[in-house]
Amino acid sequence: MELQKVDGRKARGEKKRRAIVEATLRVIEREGVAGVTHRSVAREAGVPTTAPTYYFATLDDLLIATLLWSAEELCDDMLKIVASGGSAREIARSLAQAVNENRGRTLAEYELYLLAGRRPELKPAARRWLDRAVEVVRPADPLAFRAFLAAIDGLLLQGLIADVAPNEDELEPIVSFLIRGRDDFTAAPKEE
Amino acid sequence: MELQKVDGRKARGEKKRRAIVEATLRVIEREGVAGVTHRSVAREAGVPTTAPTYYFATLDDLLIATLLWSAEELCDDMLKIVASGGSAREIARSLAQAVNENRGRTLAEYELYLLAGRRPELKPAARRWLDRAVEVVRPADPLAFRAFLAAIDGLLLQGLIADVAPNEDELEPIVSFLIRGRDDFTAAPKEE
DNA sequence: CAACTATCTGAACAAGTGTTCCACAAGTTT
DNA sequence: AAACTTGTGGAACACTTGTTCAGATAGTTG
Repeated sequence: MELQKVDGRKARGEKKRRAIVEATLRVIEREGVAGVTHRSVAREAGVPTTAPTYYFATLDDLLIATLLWSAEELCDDMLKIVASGGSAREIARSLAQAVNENRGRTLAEYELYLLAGRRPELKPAARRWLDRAVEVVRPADPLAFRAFLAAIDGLLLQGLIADVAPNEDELEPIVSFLIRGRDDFTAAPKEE
Repeated sequence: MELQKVDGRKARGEKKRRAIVEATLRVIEREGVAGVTHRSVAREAGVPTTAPTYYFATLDDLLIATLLWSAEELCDDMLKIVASGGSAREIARSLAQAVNENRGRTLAEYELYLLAGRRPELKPAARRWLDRAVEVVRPADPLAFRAFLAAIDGLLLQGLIADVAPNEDELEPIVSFLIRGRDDFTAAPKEE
């Protein structure tokens, strides 16, 4: 146990650091990347104005750290959609949830996409869920699967700009159509 | 011709107004919505700093005017993709162009999408091309067509965050897969 | 040419920004 | 307890932002 003695200061610091990142994500969900400033984040996190600067060299670092971190969660969410039990119903339900209850988070994800379009360093994080989906599902027909993944992004995106976000029942038949011939790519599923 | 006498001043004004909007779009393509300021737009358009404020009450108005205007062009681009001759090859070529040569413009479109997600007033403009596509193609199987449209958005978006943007040859088989059973929705095409 | 009007613009301002700096508090080690 | 490291936060800075405004300019009309 001698080596495991942790510095209480660093422990608290790391905790605060995480709190700041989480606050940043909340700001992004609520107001978009544009709303992220040292002050808005500090206010959201309940810390002094200079705290974010202390933990992150620059505002950009904070933004990138937040998006990289959120990408992990988003990856999980997306995999849950892609491999959620498998039935069209369940996939449709997950999609409906993403554009309704989790609207803010879904918007945040596409903020990440867009930023990745302009900042190469974010690209791997943005497309992580795509790579992981292929790894997990191991589709026999990669083409069909890529089309399916593309359609998911499209459905979410279009769901966000609809007058009223689509619900489970509206999405189900479309998903159903997309995974007709589902055996093509779920022939060799694989848990890891 | 008496009534048609135009005020030369107003004419020039309207021209300048358009020039400012076009400059704004260029800024968005290059740096994203975040890069749009009165000053950056003015610099791009080669007009004094206060010109944009003169023509648009607020910066937000300028941004919205630009996105609404660009939506028209984007709508045309998208329709060209959806109804480009019809072969998978041609659709794939249009898609490849969008994520390569026209990368900036495509990014701008998704900036519009994202902003529309947070500003209801932009929603109609953002999904205009979807509505128009349905009008023009008049698909017999709307479900299949909606899936196809969703996949297009997904392919473009994912093309933007790829390490190297996909080319025509990579996209063609995916598109091909998507429009197998194409007769389903192109049964009753319609020029307008 | 003079009166008028619409268009234009440079200077200026208040507000908000990222970031620096420094004194100090808290925790750890010797 | 003394020396140290790490975390903390308020004040202040240089800078950019959106917007205002008074006056200049240019086009139209009598």
